[in-house]
Amino acid sequence: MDRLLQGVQIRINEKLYVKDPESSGLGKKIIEFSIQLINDIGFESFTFKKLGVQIGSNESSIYRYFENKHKLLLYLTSWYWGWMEYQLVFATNSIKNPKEKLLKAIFIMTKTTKEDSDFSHINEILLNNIVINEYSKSYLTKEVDAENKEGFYAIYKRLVSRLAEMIIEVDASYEYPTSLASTILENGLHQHFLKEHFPSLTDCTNKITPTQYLTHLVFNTLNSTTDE
Amino acid sequence: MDRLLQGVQIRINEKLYVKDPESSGLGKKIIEFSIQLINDIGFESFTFKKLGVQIGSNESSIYRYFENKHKLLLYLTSWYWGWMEYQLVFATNSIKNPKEKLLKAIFIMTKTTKEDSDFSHINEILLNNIVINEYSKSYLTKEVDAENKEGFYAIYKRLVSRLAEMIIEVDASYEYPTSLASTILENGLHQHFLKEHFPSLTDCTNKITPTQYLTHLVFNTLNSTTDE
DNA sequence: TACTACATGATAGTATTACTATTATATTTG
DNA sequence: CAAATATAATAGTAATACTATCATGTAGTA
Repeated sequence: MDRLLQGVQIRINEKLYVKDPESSGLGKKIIEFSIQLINDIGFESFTFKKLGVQIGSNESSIYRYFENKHKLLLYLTSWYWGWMEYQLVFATNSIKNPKEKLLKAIFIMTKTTKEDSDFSHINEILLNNIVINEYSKSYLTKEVDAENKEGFYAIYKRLVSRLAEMIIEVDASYEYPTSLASTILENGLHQHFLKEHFPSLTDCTNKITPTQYLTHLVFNTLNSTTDE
Repeated sequence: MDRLLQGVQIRINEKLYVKDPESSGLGKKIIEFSIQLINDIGFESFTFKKLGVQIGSNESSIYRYFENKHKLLLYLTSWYWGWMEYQLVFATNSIKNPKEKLLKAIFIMTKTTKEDSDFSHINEILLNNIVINEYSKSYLTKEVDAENKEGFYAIYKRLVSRLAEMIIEVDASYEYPTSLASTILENGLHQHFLKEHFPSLTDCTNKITPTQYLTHLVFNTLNSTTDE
């Protein structure tokens, strides 16, 4: 990625914030330190008061940027998926061969984030961790349908749809391209979680990555001759 | 299942409760109505106070059974997985053919619960819903490693391991049996959730079940000739 | 019948959370 | 420099997630 992203900004649904955090120093600080704090203590224990202490700012000031911590989580995870989408499009755009393209896509969507460079105030490694540990909580709520209507999950949905298209390019006869796409994204996160906390529930280790598992799964499923 | 389960009791880790809810009328009421209430208002909004109102009992009495609502959720989901394990073992025990056995196992683990009959005070249909919507929250916490050590996820882990063994029986050369087993369980729940709230993210509908999708996925992956 | 054990209920109290509202003080901009 | 705007400080509220204490009811025993 390097310096390529200069000038690139990830566009987030405006209803997720009261005031755009990208528009001020305090806003950027809120993003930067909320990532650190959520990563440190977990989303349940995270409060705006604690965040205020961390950044030497008042709780009430944070409320001027985000209505509540749920919206902040949606903001952060939307940003993450937007960043993923950018990487996906950028890296696969020039690839003509459908299999190669899908292979690359799976790699990008399921790899561990190792570098933190592109956006000064966002630590992508920590954010990747947050998505693994907290993303489900953003939609496993009673408000999910209303929030879905507001477009809060739009980026993620676009990502799944892009992936599904690539799957179809490889095998137009495959009956479950969308489910498979959502499985890649969701189970990718899950295998990373298992690797960390339930090693007995996964074959993924430091040597065997979720990427390898899911790549194998996808390519053995597509264009397969077996029918059962 | 019918009357077969009479006398069968699902054994739950004793550290999950202060006093065994199966040991008294109030305890059973707590289980029965907590399932209803969590299903109605969601785990976040659920409190012991509200539950107390529902069952005409005092908040403090509920605390004599469960330390907090997190432990109660672990109790309920452990019960669910124990019940699944019972069904799995019962239904697959007599099947000799490995493929047939795995087929049956996937069916049992990923189907929608439609009947509520076996345990008078536990509504299995609602509990299935709770597991779909809330199970992740029971392990996506900062305490997961400590609680895992306490054995709070033992039943689920045993289930995954049973499934993995069945996968190996079908294809001993397959490299990711445990990951695939955990994918069946976890993504099974997820596809049910998507079907309900994000139909554009899945191919599953009222006609096409998560069972069909996952069965297809598993059997096309195992004993596949492709290698990529 | 009376005694005791134990389960449950009622009440009170605490620290924290998740805010809202108001007022004061900086800082930026025209 | 004044006005507008951003941020900080303070206070307050209802709800949450408990803990502690004491009262009451009930079931079994002597």
